[in-house]
Amino acid sequence: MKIMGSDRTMHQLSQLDRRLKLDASNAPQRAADVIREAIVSGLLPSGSSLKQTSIADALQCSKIPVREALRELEGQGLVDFETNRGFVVSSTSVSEMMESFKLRLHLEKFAVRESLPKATQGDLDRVEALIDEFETLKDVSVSSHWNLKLHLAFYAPAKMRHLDRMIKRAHTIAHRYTHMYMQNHGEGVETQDEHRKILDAYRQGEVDLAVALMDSHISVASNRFARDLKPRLRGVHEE
Amino acid sequence: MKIMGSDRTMHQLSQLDRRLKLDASNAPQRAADVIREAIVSGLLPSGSSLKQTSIADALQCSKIPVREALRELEGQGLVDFETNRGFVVSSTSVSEMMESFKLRLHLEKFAVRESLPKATQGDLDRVEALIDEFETLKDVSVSSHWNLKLHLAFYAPAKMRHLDRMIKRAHTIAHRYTHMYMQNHGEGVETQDEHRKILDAYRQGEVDLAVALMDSHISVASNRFARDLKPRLRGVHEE
DNA sequence: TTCTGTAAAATAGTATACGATTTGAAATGA
DNA sequence: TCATTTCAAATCGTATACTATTTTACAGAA
Repeated sequence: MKIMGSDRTMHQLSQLDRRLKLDASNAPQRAADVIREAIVSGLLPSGSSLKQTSIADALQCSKIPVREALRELEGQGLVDFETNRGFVVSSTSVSEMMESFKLRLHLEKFAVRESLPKATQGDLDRVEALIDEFETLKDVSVSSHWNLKLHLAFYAPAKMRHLDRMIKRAHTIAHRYTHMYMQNHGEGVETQDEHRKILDAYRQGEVDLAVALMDSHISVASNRFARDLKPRLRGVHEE
Repeated sequence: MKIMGSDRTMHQLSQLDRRLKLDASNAPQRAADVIREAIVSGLLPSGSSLKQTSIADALQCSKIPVREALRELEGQGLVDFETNRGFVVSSTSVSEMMESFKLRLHLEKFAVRESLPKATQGDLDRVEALIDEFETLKDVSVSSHWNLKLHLAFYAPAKMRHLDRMIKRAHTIAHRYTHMYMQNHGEGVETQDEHRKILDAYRQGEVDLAVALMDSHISVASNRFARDLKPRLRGVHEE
């Protein structure tokens, strides 16, 4: 079976573009953001072949910035590329889901260890402000972006840009799966409670406690997603 | 001070291209490989501005594949990009060196834990064959590529493509620094001894031992590099 | 029917060309 | 001298156009 980006899909991509309201002065970055969002949200399901001209038309630009965007997404593991055959949305699988959850957990526990000892009062006040802001904000459609932003704020004192990037990527991959869950169960009420407990551990300088809290914060959610999604993903086409 | 890719440098880039003998049918991939090698080897030092037309001339292609290559390298953290200002080789620093060493260590210890329990007899025979092949081969100019290949062979049973990619990237970043060390001290004699001990631990199913061996295998080398390079990197322009 | 082979259509890849932006250097004024 | 303005050169960003490759559709043979 071949899945192709239909006219309908491309129209929705164009709508998504308008919705995201990104900086128009940077076509490749904008295209990457739109296509990434489309893949993560399931608008472009795994196996979809990404026709450069269709996407270019939808985003009102030429193929060149589209190709650059697709290269970027290839580097993030969201699309596969083959010379002269083009780009295809990478396949989902139970094993990739489990990998992304494990990676996230492992990288973030490491990030807690690296960041906590270096966190200043000011760093932690910034995190707290973010939690407060997050709590008043009720727009669940962006909750996962906020969640990532908050987690990265915890790790910022480590000043490890490569680690940050890896965490970001693990989140993006994982989000392809958590998004499926959300669609069935509605967006979960965000557990700012847990974030505050982790912040407390940071303030007390309790590394092991903070790591343990982050561990359960991430693991509990991951296990819930995994339990629900494993049966749904099995039997689906895997490469 | 501004560093610019001189004609001389571009000529060397062109030579590097010929030396690497990459698949000519894939210009963007080829360009990325050449430029990556040039950055890691120090031919293009940090701060060098990467003029698209110069590189295109050196690699005998147009700007389009060059831009795609540079986007890829941006994703790997080797170049920085700013709209309308182009691409610049990312800066080196003691902190980035330490980060890359820590990341490598942390990711690879995790990879040992994930791969060892799943490794079959066949998997390990393949690793052993690689060690043997590696030992006879005396071409030190490719030793770091071989080393990475061998390490990834250990982790292959885990079948975690994203983890593999992250390890690869951490190696590449780290290699910018280890390469500096090599230039002063000559290429170190590769310690196949340690690889064989790790392989033994894999064969015995001794996870904790394998992790400990991998830890010291990586840490000892990292510490040696760090001790030597820290003084040399300090005072150098950092962003 | 099923299997070719072949021609047409679709798509990928990229060199070229050109407007837009930034940079560098000379000219001017303080 | 030093700062500021101006203009030319360098460079970037990408739409367009063209070639190369792949895919599709179809005709005829087995």
